[in-house]
Formats: sequence, C-alpha cells, structure tokens
Amino acid sequence: MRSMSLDRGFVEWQDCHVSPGSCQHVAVLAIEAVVGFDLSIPCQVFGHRDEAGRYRLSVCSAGPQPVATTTGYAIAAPFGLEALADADTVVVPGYEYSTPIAPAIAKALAGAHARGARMVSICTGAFALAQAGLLDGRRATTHWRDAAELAACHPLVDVDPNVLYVDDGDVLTSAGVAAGLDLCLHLVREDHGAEAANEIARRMVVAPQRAGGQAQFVDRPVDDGDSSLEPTRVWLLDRLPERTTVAEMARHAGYSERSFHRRFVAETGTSPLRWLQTQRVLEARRLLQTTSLPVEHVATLCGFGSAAMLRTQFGRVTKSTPTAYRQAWLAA
DNA sequence: CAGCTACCCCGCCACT
DNA sequence: AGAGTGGCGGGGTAGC
Repeated sequence: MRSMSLDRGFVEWQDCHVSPGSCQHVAVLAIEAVVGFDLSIPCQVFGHRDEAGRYRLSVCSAGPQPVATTTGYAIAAPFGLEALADADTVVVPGYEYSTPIAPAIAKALAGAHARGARMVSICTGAFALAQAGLLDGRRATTHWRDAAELAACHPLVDVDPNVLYVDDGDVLTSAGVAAGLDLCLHLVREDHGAEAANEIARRMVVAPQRAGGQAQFVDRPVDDGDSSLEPTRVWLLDRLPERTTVAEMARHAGYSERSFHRRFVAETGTSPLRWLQTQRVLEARRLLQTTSLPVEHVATLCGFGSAAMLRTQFGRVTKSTPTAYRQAWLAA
C-alpha cells in the first residue's frame, strides 16, 4: 500500500473490513484517462462493505501520481501494479485508448493472466487486454462505438459488437458502461450464486440479470413509461412454469402478435420465446444452486416440458449441463 | 434418431 | 410522405 496522504481514510476503511480466509482479491486497474463511471462499477459491486466477506478490493494504477478521469476529476489509487500479482480477478475499466498503455502495464496484465487470474474488462478496457495479448484468438466485446477500431487494431481478436458481455472462461469482456455492471453481477453469480448476485442488484437498484448474449442496441429505452412491455415480462416471470404462447403474451400487452414481436425485440434485443427460455434457464440455475431438487423437478418448476428440454436450453445458455453445473457449484 | 405437429420468427406489404 | 401497425406466408425450430 502506498503512503499517500490522500488515501488515509480509505486505508482505515479497508483494514476494518478485510476478512481473512476465503475472500477473493479483486484488483481494479485505473489506466490514465480512465472512465470514472466504469471504474466505480467494480468498486461498487466488489468493494461495498456488504461484500467484505466475499471480496477484497484493491484499486491500483501504474504510477504514484493521481490518474485523470475522462470526466473532470482525478483519482488517487492506493495500490500500484504489484497488486495484480496476487489478484484472483483483475478488472480493467474503460479508458482513453488512443495512447497505448505502458509496457509495464501490459506486462503486469499478461503476468496476472499467466498466473491464472481471471481477467475482466469494461467498455474500452478491452483495448488494454488486447494490447497485452490476452484477447488473441478469443471472442471479445467492447463499446459498440469502438468495436470496429478494436478489430482493426487487433486482427486476431474475434470482436462481437452485438452482445453485452462475453464470458470466455478466464477472460471476460463487456460492452459500454452499464454492461460492465451486468458482467460484474455475472461474476458474482458465478462465484457465489444467483442469490448473492440478486442481493447486490437489489442493493444497487438494477435489473438482476441481463444475459450476456443480448444486443447492445436497445432501440426503445425500456423505461419509457406506458408503452414499455416491462409489465408483460414481469407477468411472464410470475408464471414461468406455465406454457405461454407468443399470442397470449401479445394479448397481455395489448398488441397484435406482429407488433408485440417487433417491440419486444426492440426493447430486449431478443425474441419473445428466446428471452423466455433464457429466463427459464436462469431460474433453473438458481434452483440447482439453492435446492437439491431432482433435475426433473427443476425442469417442471421452470416451465420446461421435460428434463431433456431443460438440458437442451441449459446447454445453449451456459454451455454446461444441469448436473455438471450443480456439481461444479457444490464443489466450489 | 426420426417424424410429426404446433408454434415461432421475420421479411414483405398493405393499411392507417 | 413517413412512421407505426398488423395480417400473411413459409422456412425454421421446439417439443413430444
């Protein structure tokens, strides 16, 4: 820890709340001209005092001097690059990437990954991971506005501009600003289960789960009052076990099937049935984690006609099987 | 795994 | 004219 006068209050706060033993070390790396909003996301998710038993957060930067943000203020990171050396997870928030990152930063990132750390980027933070060579041959995403540039600068990266985030195992990238929050909640869900992620989402007053595969573009803001299909989605979640047809959804929403479908895609980036199936899988994951119900029973409770259906859909969303998922979860 | 049916998805286009 | 709407058709997929 640096002995900077600025960080004294912060140090005391952290020292009080670090719990020994099982908690995971998350290092957030602020690169010069960091996006303040992006930086605050992992801090708010992992660094909140409620998470002290699960995560230990270190905000770090390459040099001792304050790091400028893109929004008119600077931040003083209490740690240096050495924090990456024992981090379990490294998060790189977005930054102004027109200046290449220092070789020392690239080396620290590559080193952390080689050591087995989980590498995460938010927004244009992907450019730092790419420059460190961590995205070569992998699928990744970034802010839609910068996706073409990422692909052009790093031809070996398979850039997908159409998703909120990409989970490629030990390397995870997310799209612009708010998608970083979805990814952070995804990490908590992986580490500590759906209940823990939902709890944090509640604390932050955001939607608990937006699956990574959904589109970055949302034609129509979801919060535009009375024309939103949100009530219909809530209605669907309330009756997840039922088999609801798109015609019934359209009736509930007060639209023709065709218009309902169009509006649904515009709001969520995915079609009604695909969205519903994804929600069913998410509920199945929650039940697999929090109960010991047989897979057959879980399938019924989530609205799948059979365990075989559950397996198919489960594989589509999570690239895993229900039993393997539960076992991996219990073993963790 | 094959075959069946019902339903979904979405381009097209006419209508408001 | 332009934007939103909704019926239609048929290839695709889910679900049994």
